[in-house]
Amino acid sequence: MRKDSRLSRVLHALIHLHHYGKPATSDDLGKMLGTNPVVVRRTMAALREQGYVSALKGHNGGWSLAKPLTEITLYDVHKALGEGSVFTIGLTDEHNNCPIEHGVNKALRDVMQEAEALMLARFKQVSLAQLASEFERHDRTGG
Amino acid sequence: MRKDSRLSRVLHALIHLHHYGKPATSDDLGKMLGTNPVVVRRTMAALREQGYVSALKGHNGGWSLAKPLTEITLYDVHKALGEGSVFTIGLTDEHNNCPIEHGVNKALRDVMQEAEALMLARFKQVSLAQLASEFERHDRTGG
DNA sequence: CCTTATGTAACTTTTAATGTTTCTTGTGTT
DNA sequence: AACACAAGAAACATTAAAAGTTACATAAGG
Repeated sequence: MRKDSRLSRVLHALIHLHHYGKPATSDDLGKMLGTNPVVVRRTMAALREQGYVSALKGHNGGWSLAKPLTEITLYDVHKALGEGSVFTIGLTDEHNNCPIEHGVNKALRDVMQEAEALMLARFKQVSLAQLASEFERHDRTGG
Repeated sequence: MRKDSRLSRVLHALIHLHHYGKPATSDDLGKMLGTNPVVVRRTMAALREQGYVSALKGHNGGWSLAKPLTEITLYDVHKALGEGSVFTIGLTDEHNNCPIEHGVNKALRDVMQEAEALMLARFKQVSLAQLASEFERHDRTGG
C-alpha cells in the first residue's frame, strides 16, 4: 500500500533548514531530500500556512524557519500536514445496517483510536530541537 | 489514501459464518458484505491457509469455520491477512547517507513501532467470540 | 452428465501521493 | 525598465495495492 512520506520528508527539511544559515530554495531542499522542487513547495506550503516556516520570492529567497525548533513538535508537523487517518486498516461502509458489521467496526475503531492516541501523545513529547540534537550527538560519537 | 478493509470484511464474514448454520457460499458472503464473490474467495483464502476456515466445492459447498470463534483473536485474523505495515505514514528512502534523515526516520519508526505493538496487543486480547457476544448483547438491548 | 461452487488467472478501476512540465506572480539586482 | 531568480499554482502522468470484474479450470454432489 502506498505510503505517505510527507512527514518524514518535511521533518528532514526543517532540520536541514535549521543548519543551513540562509534561506534554502525548493531546489536546494529537493536535492537534500532526493525529490523535486515542486513536491517540496507543495509539502512545505502546509507548514507555511501554520506559521512554522516562511518563504520569500526572488533573489536570496527561499524557505526559512519562522519558529525555533524548540517550539515545533512532531505532533505540530503531523497536524499541519492534515490529519487524515494514520492507518492503512479501513472499515467497511455500513450500508445495510448489519449489527455484526457495526460491532466489528466499533471494535476495530476503538483499538485504532487508542493506538493513534498513543502515537500522537508520543509525537507531542518530541520537539524538532530534540531530534536535531540527537542526530548531532549520534553524529559526533560516530555510531 | 486507499484503505485496506480486508480485516473488517473478513471479521464480519467469520461472525456471519458462525450464525449461518450451514456452509455459506462466496456468493452468500458477498451479499452479506456488500462485495462480490471473487473478493470473498481471495480474502478468505488467507484464512483457509491458516486453518481458520475450510471450503468445500460442489453442491451444499461453501465456507465453514474450522475453529470455534473462541480460538480466533483479532490478532490471528490480522496476521493471517499478512502483516504489512499498519500505518499510512512511511519513511523516506535513505539513499544518501544523511544523518538527519536517519535520525528523523528512527524517531518516527520508534513511535510507530510502539503504537503498532499496542494495537497488536489489544488485538490479541479480543476473541471473535467476544465480538460476537458483544454484538448480540447490543442487539438485544436495542441500543 | 449436469449443476454448483471453489480456485485462479488476467485485466480494469480506484485513490492519494508523487513526479513532471509549464506558466504566473512577486522580488531583488543591474 | 529589463532581467533573473524563486515561490505559487495549474494540469497532467505515474505509481502501488486493494478492489471490482470477467472468464475459465477444477472438484464434488445429484
